[in-house]
Amino acid sequence: MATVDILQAPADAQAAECCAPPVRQALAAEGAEKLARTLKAVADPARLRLISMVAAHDDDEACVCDLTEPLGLSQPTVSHHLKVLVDAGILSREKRGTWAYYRLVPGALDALAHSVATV
Amino acid sequence: MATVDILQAPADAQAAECCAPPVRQALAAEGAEKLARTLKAVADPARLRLISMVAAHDDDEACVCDLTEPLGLSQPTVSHHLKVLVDAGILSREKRGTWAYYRLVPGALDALAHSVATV
DNA sequence: GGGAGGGATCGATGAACGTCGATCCGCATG
DNA sequence: CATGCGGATCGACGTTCATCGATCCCTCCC
Repeated sequence: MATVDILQAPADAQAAECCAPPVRQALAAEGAEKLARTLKAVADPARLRLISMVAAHDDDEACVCDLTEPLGLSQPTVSHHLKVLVDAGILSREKRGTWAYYRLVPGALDALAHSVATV
Repeated sequence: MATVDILQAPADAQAAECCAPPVRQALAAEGAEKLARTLKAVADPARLRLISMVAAHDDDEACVCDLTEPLGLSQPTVSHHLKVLVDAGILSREKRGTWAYYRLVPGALDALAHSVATV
């Protein structure tokens, strides 16, 4: 399930307005847990490279067969990493015929980056 | 050792110019490893809350005694998390007399967020 | 100098994670 | 219908990590 949507409102206190709450509010335990879950999904060399390779691919989508060999990892491992990224809401999966195509969820990385910058 | 400085040049290819390389370059293995190391340091609920609490504290600095109790973790654990963040270049430590004060490294989180957004 | 308190380090323990081989599922083609 | 191939799932194994209690170091103050 996509967890990125939550990232745009890390602290409940500042969910109403856009920016600049009067006093910096410490991150609540619940928000920290959710943000950490998404960051953990990205905090892996193989998964970072997968994200990058999908983004750099033509038409912004790639199938597993394109990703296995340049990564130097086995097909089950790549499939596992992709599943983690999909569950985190970073990538989306679409199966067309024999192949499964992965692409970046628009805005997901930007939302995550914004959450990191405003922790 | 601070690893944040590297984050501003995730892919060696685009280190020379500022923005918009002609074709999106896939993240190299080495860059992915470094970025993942820094992200791993941040991808923990306790450490995210520590960062937030330090940032929200008066004068942007806090000593361990201020952080242990609201976090609900033991003093050695908090000390360990702070060390991880210092080693990652997110926080800086300064010992003044009896107490040790931690503060955010200026721009560290922004650099990390930028690296996430441009993977 | 001796006691007290803030913090860092050490060693152990249990849980989470990355990786793989083997297997299973689904779709396309002869 | 049988075969082949892309991909997901399963089970296992070794490593990493978060956490703690115990201990040690350092600074302050009596």
